[in-house]
Amino acid sequence: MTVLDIFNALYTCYGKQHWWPADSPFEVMVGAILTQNTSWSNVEKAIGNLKSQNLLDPDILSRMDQNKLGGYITSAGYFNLKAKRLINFCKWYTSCGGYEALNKQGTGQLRQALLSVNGVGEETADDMLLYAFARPVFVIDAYTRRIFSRIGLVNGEETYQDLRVHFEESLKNHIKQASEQVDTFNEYHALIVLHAKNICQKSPRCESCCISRQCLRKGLNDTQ
DNA sequence: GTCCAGGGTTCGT
DNA sequence: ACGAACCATGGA
Repeated sequence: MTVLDIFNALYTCYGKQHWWPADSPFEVMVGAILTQNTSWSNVEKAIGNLKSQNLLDPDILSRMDQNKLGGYITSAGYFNLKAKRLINFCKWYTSCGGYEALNKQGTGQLRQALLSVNGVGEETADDMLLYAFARPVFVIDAYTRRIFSRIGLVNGEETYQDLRVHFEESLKNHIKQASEQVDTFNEYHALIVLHAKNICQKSPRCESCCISRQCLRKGLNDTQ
């Protein structure tokens, strides 16, 4: 049972997920901040409000009043905090010269730059690197740590960076093309979130949150 | 009514 | 380096 086996099982079971649902890289980044510790359905309403008001633009958001912006994103929760983070992020984004300028940086350098922005932590930065900048970065979240420690592929005590590098290296051994790495990391994180959602919502405290369930037997039989 | 969601920061120890 | 409180809405 390897990291690649699990991916193949999940992909066979659920199919392609087409993440990140957004019309532009900038929309991905806004969504990454808004979805912090928040369900995506609540974020969609907030982004819909911004779009309908033609506010989904870095120059506009960077100059918006915090309370006014909070009124458009209440559904995403933590609206005071997230309004501040969005404005702060957009000020940084525009001052850096926007997407084209940022995309000229190497992945490691761009990660450090994103992490330096208040309100952008490790997972949010990697969401942006993978889904907005198409860099071969594996996003780690609480689901990944929980599911894979139950399988026994990790012990669960690793730091975020240790886990990210471990998943990236295990998959890069089998996938040489950078563009295919991006595609695989893209689908893998989406599949983990989907699978955890399917299992955890039916089971208190996620006690049965393990990958080997009947919904995956078909995929696992193909790869074992 | 309780629990959790596609986390991060700040402030203790 | 690690833990805990804080942020706040909406669906199950």
